[in-house]
Amino acid sequence: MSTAARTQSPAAEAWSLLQTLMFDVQRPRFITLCSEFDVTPPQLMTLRRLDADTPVPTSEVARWLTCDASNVTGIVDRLEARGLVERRPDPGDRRVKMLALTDEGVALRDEIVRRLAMPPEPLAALPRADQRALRDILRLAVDRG
Amino acid sequence: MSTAARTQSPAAEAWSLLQTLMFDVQRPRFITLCSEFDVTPPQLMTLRRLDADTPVPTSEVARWLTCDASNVTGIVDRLEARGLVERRPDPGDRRVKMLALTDEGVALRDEIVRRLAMPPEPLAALPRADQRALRDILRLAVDRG
DNA sequence: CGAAATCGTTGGCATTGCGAACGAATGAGG
DNA sequence: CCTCATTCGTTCGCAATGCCAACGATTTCG
Repeated sequence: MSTAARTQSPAAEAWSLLQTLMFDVQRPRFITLCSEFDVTPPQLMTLRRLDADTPVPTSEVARWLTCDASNVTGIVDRLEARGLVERRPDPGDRRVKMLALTDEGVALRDEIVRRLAMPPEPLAALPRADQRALRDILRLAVDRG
Repeated sequence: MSTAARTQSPAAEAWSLLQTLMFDVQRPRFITLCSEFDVTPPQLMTLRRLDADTPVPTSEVARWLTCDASNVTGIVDRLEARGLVERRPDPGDRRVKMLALTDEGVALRDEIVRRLAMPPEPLAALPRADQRALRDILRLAVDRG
């Protein structure tokens, strides 16, 4: 625990711990998961949020990835080449390409999401009451943002 | 405990919320912070953990980044070219290069760590009691891992 | 109708990812 | 001591992302 975090608000301390959990614990799991499914991190982030029924424009995926739209072109190219994603025209605007998962893409996404949802050991090892408290507080925080 | 039972636990729900918080809230902040300090994500992850007083071997940084040691060469090359990091010989093993921050590196790291420690809005907006509860539970989890 | 703005793509260039191979150095077994 | 395998950091080649500038195709605004 750093001196800075200890002297600031409890939220700052909690945030520092959260970063430790994500950087030092979750990151190795995430990288391993990517190579297991033979996808790169941005490809996994894209698959994770895409769906078959509600296509989204390319620009929206660029916002998800916090990157330039030009990057999305190559990422989607490779997912499309693997038959996981397809580009559809937007009836309302012929400049726009709408992105959606194929059936195969949905199957892979479901498997990835299932694996991502498995809590890491430090969380799973918490007492049941703490798990519930953690869930309730995080739900409160996420619902506000 | 079976996989099915674990994925229905409060820990699994908390974990899903945690991922939402990190993927949707922290990631844009992290990317923005990198470009603000003119460093790449792996460069920032390296600076964040390095120190001036306790040099670490290159292989240890590779473990931090969950990547091959060959990647660290280029990353440290660029940090060294900016005067933030220096390679020192290991008295005990002449194959090993020990990595440590320069004074300038310490200054930049401190600034980065200070910015990283600022809690995002969803956490800062929580009631004080919830902030403390969150901090205590996370501390318990991290201390076990 | 014409000009400005938007969307996705392409190109060039830098950085990071991996795997294979390499010199230098260390360690183990004879 | 003297091999010989192992380890450490580096280099190389290649794929994949990252940014930026520019571009055709389209849409929107004046």
